[in-house]
Amino acid sequence: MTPGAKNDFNWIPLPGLLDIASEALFAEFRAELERSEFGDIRPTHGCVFRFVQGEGLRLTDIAERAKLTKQSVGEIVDDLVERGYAQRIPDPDDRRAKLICLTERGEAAQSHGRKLFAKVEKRWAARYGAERIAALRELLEEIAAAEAPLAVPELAHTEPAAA
Amino acid sequence: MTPGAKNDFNWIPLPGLLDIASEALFAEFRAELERSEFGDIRPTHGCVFRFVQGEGLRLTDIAERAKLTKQSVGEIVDDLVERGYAQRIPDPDDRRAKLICLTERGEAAQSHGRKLFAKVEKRWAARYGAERIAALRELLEEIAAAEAPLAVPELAHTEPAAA
DNA sequence: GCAACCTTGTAAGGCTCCCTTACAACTCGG
DNA sequence: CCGAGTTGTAAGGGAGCCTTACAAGGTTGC
Repeated sequence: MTPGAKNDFNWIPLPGLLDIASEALFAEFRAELERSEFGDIRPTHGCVFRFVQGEGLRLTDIAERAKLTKQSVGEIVDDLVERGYAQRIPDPDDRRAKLICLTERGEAAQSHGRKLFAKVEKRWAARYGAERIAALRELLEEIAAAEAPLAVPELAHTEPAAA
Repeated sequence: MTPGAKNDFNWIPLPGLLDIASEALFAEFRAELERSEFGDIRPTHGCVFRFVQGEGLRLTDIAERAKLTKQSVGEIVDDLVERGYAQRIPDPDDRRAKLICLTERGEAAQSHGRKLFAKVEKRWAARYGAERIAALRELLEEIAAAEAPLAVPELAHTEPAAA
């Protein structure tokens, strides 16, 4: 193995490596989720569970943060409403809009999912080294803040409203 | 921000962070690839460019390493053949099988793609710290070897046949 | 040497997820 | 109150992948 061998066939592009890790990690998550009482939740539904919280969010906002069209998110929300995880509440401030928020069952699923993600991450910390996984997370959080700020709840406040 | 706040909404699951990084990185790659003379290559075609080399590979082998069905890979190869990037050569050892290998143009594209991936990775090394990106790669290579050995060329020698 | 069985690749059809185009209801600045 | 923009919906399509089914060629046991 010569040094700096970018043409070496054992060199795998970084996005490929990131995907392999993501898929392996996500597969562990999914396997456990499917065995739970929330087994009917599919990966697509994630865009709602990731961003919706408390009072609820408009379709437009979810779509923007998830980088999907409103129509796509609309279908996903329809599905989630049918399954009893989400609901649409008329926005009191704008009669066109509806606030999408979680039902009690939806919040239970969201909480369960987050705990599961944390659990799998801990498992990987034990497997590959707690410090290395911590450093991985730290770097990735920095990258996410720089490359996709809208996907980071903390940074998604486009409106300069104070309070 | 309380310590160990897994229920904090600013905590993003690790697979999500990995996906954000992968997509951002891959987007830079794609943007440059599309402007090149190989602009008609789509992400799906990657499963062929990633694994095919020299003498060629059977459809079955590509499918297994890419974790896709033979039919899916078959369609992708059809497309690549039409575009002049790949070709099917009858396997001399097995009249059922065909070895899928790259044309000259296909090899040029593969080489160009690999250089482009390396270039984008260097850009990120400058942006986020060369040592951190190196550590990231090291960890991810270890994870890939453990979680998806078939996707790692070096480890994909399933058959114990000696040289 | 041949029958039963296992590969290799192909064919046909379907599903999921997401997109584009088009629109009706509503809000808002002038 | 009227044009312009925004919010969500409807309808149709396409990319990418899967399942079922099969024909042609190999392999194994007896």
